[in-house]
Amino acid sequence: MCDLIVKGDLILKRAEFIGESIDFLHKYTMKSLQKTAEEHGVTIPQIRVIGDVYAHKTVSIKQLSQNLKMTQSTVSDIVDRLIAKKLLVKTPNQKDKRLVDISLSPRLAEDIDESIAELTNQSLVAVLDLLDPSEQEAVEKGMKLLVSAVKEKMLAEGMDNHNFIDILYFSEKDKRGK
Amino acid sequence: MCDLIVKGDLILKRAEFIGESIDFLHKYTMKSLQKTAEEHGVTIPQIRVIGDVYAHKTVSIKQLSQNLKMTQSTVSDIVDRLIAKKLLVKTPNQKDKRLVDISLSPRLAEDIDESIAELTNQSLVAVLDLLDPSEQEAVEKGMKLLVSAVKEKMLAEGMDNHNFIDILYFSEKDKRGK
DNA sequence: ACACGATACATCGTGCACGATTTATTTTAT
DNA sequence: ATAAAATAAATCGTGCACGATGTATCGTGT
Repeated sequence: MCDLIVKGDLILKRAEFIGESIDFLHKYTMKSLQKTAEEHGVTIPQIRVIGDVYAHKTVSIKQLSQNLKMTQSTVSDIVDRLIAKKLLVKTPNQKDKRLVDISLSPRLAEDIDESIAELTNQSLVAVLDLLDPSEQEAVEKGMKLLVSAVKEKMLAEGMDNHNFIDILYFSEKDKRGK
Repeated sequence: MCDLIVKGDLILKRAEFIGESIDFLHKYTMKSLQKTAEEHGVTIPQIRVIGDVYAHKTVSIKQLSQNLKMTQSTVSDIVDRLIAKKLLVKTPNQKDKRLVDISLSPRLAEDIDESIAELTNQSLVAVLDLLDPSEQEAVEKGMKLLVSAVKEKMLAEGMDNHNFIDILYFSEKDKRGK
């Protein structure tokens, strides 16, 4: 009402902006990848799964869910659809019959295009290219700060972070003991 | 393999890190809000809708979809569920019979808790509080850079941004002319 | 007055995403 | 060796999210 603004208000505005930004960036990356993906007749999550199977040659549902940070049920669903599309095959593991070995279908293993496996952040590369190095560093620095603050809070409030928080720990140069 | 790293590789690493960060932050904000939300027996998108209805007293589906950056069908679904929960009511607009007036149900309008409408980025405020002002600024700066780069790219490739890109234009101090 | 395009909303189909539960198998503790 | 705990997948139910399509209603142009 008057132009005396409390300190809390600034933080609130910042939080709002950052919240919207996260949402915006998330939607953008999804939408952007989606176009590339659907040229191949698949979706983004499907490409991510394929990429991980490709990288590991053979994986279990559990491993996929850890690598891609999705629940097992989600992964299970996606894998099913990819099998229906004849892009993946599922064979029971001999060592441990609870496990299931997921691998590329012979057909896909041939013309894997190499690109399909790694186009995951194709669009973000192009975006970063629009910024000069110092700006890119500013972006990265901001992200790191925010992410580490979020992780701190998650730990503080004991947020169940089973296979969730452990993602970005490598990005820092220092990876000294937990 | 050797430690001579091409420039492109750095950008690629950055893109990967930023991509994962966006995903991480998105999941975190979702998860974090969800806890607060489900204490009230609703979901995050539902709270967002309620918040917007509360703020505008009466809105159409179209308006909601613009404010919340969701498609009309998504909003329509959510509103339906909220009506089923007796939290919203729907009355046909008299001026224009194509429109539908969405408003809070009398019951909800009473104990609207005031908090429920504005807890949207509650958790991010707490996160920012863990950073000192200069760090917060760094985060904000990084976000702004990234967001504006993304917007630039979207415009460049004529990405259909009907009610999608216009979001974060206000965050800057300059808001001159539409 | 009437046809035509635009608009607002609802509906349908698909896929993602998660939690909860179930089933089969392995591991462990006794 | 057997019961009990633990683990890996699958399955079910719910909700979000979107595009495509259908259905009224409104506005215009002629």
